[in-house]
Amino acid sequence: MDALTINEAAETTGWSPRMLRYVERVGLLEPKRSAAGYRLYGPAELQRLRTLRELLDEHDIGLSDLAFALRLRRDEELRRATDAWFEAEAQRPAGVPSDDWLSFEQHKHEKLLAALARRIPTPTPETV
Amino acid sequence: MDALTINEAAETTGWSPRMLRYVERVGLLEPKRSAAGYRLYGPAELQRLRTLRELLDEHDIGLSDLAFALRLRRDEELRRATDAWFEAEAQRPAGVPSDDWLSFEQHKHEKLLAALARRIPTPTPETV
DNA sequence: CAAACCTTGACACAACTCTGTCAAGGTGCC
DNA sequence: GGCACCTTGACAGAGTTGTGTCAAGGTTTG
Repeated sequence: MDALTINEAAETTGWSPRMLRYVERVGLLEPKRSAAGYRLYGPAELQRLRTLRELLDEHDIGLSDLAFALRLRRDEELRRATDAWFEAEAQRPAGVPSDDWLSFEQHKHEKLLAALARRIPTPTPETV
Repeated sequence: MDALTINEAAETTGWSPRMLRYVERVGLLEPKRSAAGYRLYGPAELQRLRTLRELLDEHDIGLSDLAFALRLRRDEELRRATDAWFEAEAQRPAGVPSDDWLSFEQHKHEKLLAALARRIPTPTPETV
């Protein structure tokens, strides 16, 4: 059974046991548990933990940033709202009079929603 | 000319002048400047500021979260790296032996890159 | 059964986020 | 020219993130 307990996993990934629990707490990586509740890290989790460290170090980002990115992929409405906000860059077309601003925005939202609807609902890549 | 100075903008958007400067500092909204360096908020900026407050309040997120979302859309490499990490959910297909894990990952990266290349490089929605 | 693990919970502390306020100095306008 | 505004910079304080350490108690196994 190739699954390590938290201290062993810490050893081979460079994270501290404390941080492995923290990474789990912020929702980024939740290992399986033994019957008694021990955390069990498989090869996939170990690889992911190493990659995670690289990701954080190379781009100078924090766990909270990744946690937000996770929220973005999980919460459809949040993603729509933030996308809409960024899309509404302050480059309102010169020809559009101020009064039409709102309807202009509305139109943009419609386009965004249409684009979202076109996406595959959920890939669910079943274990082959 | 419909452009407000920082205190006026604060008045009509509900942000404090201090926070308007902070929002600018984290890169989320940079108003134009007068010749003397005064911040000038146009109608578009004012609307964006109100929408920003809504966005933060309704989803209980912070400016730093939005700042990271901005990094994600600006920094192609960062987006690729985070997407790749999330894509590599710990559901490694059972059939793949451990030794092939790395090449499996590599393959996934290739697919991701191909998907990215297929995208429109930059929408650049020219002023109609 | 005792040693060496594991669990959760808590205290602690540096660094950062968010927000206010105040100081020193430039700008606009009557 | 003076008052009301703007600028940047700094100090400050509450709250969050990231991290260590320690305590009280369950698990595994020689």
